[in-house]
Amino acid sequence: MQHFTHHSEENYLKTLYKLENGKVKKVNNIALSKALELNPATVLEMVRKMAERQLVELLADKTIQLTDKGRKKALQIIRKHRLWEVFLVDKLNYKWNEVHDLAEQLEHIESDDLIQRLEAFLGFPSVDPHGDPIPDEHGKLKKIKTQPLSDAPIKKKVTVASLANSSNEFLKYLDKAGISIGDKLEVLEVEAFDGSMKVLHKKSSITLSNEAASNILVVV
Amino acid sequence: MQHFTHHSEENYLKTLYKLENGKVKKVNNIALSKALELNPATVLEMVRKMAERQLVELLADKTIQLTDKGRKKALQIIRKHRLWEVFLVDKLNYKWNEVHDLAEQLEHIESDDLIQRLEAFLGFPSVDPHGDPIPDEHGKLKKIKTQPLSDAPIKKKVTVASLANSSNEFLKYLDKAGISIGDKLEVLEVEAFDGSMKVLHKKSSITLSNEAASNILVVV
DNA sequence: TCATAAAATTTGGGATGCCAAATAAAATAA
DNA sequence: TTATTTTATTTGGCATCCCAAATTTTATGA
Ligand SMILES: [Mn+2]
Ligand SMILES: [Mn+2]
Ligand SMILES: [Mn+2]
Ligand SMILES: [Mn+2]
Repeated sequence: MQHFTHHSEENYLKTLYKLENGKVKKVNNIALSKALELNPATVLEMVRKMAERQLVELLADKTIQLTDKGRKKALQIIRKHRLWEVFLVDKLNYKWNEVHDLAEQLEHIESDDLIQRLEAFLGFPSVDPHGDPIPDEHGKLKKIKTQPLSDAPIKKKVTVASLANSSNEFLKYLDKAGISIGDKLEVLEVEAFDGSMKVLHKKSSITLSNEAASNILVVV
Repeated sequence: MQHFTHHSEENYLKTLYKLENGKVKKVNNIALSKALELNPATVLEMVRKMAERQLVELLADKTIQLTDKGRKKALQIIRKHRLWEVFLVDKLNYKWNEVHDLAEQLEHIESDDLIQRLEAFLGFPSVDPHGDPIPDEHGKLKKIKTQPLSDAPIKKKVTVASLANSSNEFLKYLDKAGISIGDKLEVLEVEAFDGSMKVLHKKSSITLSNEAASNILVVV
């Protein structure tokens, strides 16, 4: 009856992947500890075990780096996480800001077959409810070239593709503003003073702070 | 990032519930150990912890008994297990003999809200794919009065309601025979020698051993 | 360079769950 | 009633993850 082994390891892999593909390329023990909200001693111990299992490498300069094997595993977890998020939103009518914690649990269910069937049941979605791409069964991930709305050309129709920040607060903020993935926007005017902008959205003009606009990723 | 605490405890509760409501009412350490496929030392240790948590009682004669609190928890796990089984069969097209191990994992996902939504999504099923009733959110379980097909009246139309044995072997056997939950049967003739019987099923006569017939539970 | 701050590492524990082997107690059979 | 078997319990360990509190190493800035 016992399974769920190395459950924790999966969280390390996923977090490491996200850090490596985020702003900082070099991930040290402190950064990983903070991201995982765990004690550095704990993380160091685990990273060493994962190095033995060939999932990460500990470089000479103390950088913790995913191996190909580790990256592949990380992408499988991310795939599962995002597919479950689609399930929760599309089938169980959760809102996009409510699904993260549940997906954190569901992503650890062990079965490749289950996830293939789930993917088919959901109609092979290409992105999750937050606009993040879903890796295929081989871990291949198609990256969409997006730019922050704050950098978008003026008077050009753009489409909301994903978010630079998926915090609960920001998701709720966007909900209140009525903005969701796939929406069309058009920057009407940028305020030189604070970078805030007037944007055309569903035929009405709304004002977004620079902070908000820089976290909305769009494709032209 | 959760750690599925007391994940194991849930398996103990469920197994204990099933034993208490099975053939033997008195469950001792050996019986529970065998059912869980764990070492008796392990089980004794855990049972003591669960007694501290008021989930079980250790009677003077060494019987291990669920408390009301423990039974309630057990029924919640069973509810989750069975709802996930319905999901797997109805939505992901699994066969009834393929879902058990997956449900063993899914039943531990922690969220009351999720399970309420799943139940609604599935259309409030009353039984799981094996004909076993699904407890309601309060743990109430409506028992269906069934009898083994081997005890059914002759020449009377009966309906397959559930199974006394849900082993993979038996499920596959029934699949081959084309028998599933909800099917109508009629005992045509019982062989006095070995208790085997000729049964009318979907307009054709089939022969079932006494062993098979006694594991098929029907309602008249 | 030298003091200080930050990061890495070591050490000693803790909780949850699990096992094997030894022993004690109870039940059963001869 | 004894001998044998079964069941219960104790003991010492192991694996996985986690923490706090040193201590050591490394980086940084004055
Ligand atoms: Mn998420
Ligand atoms: Mn997401
Ligand atoms: Mn089952
Ligand atoms: Mn079932």
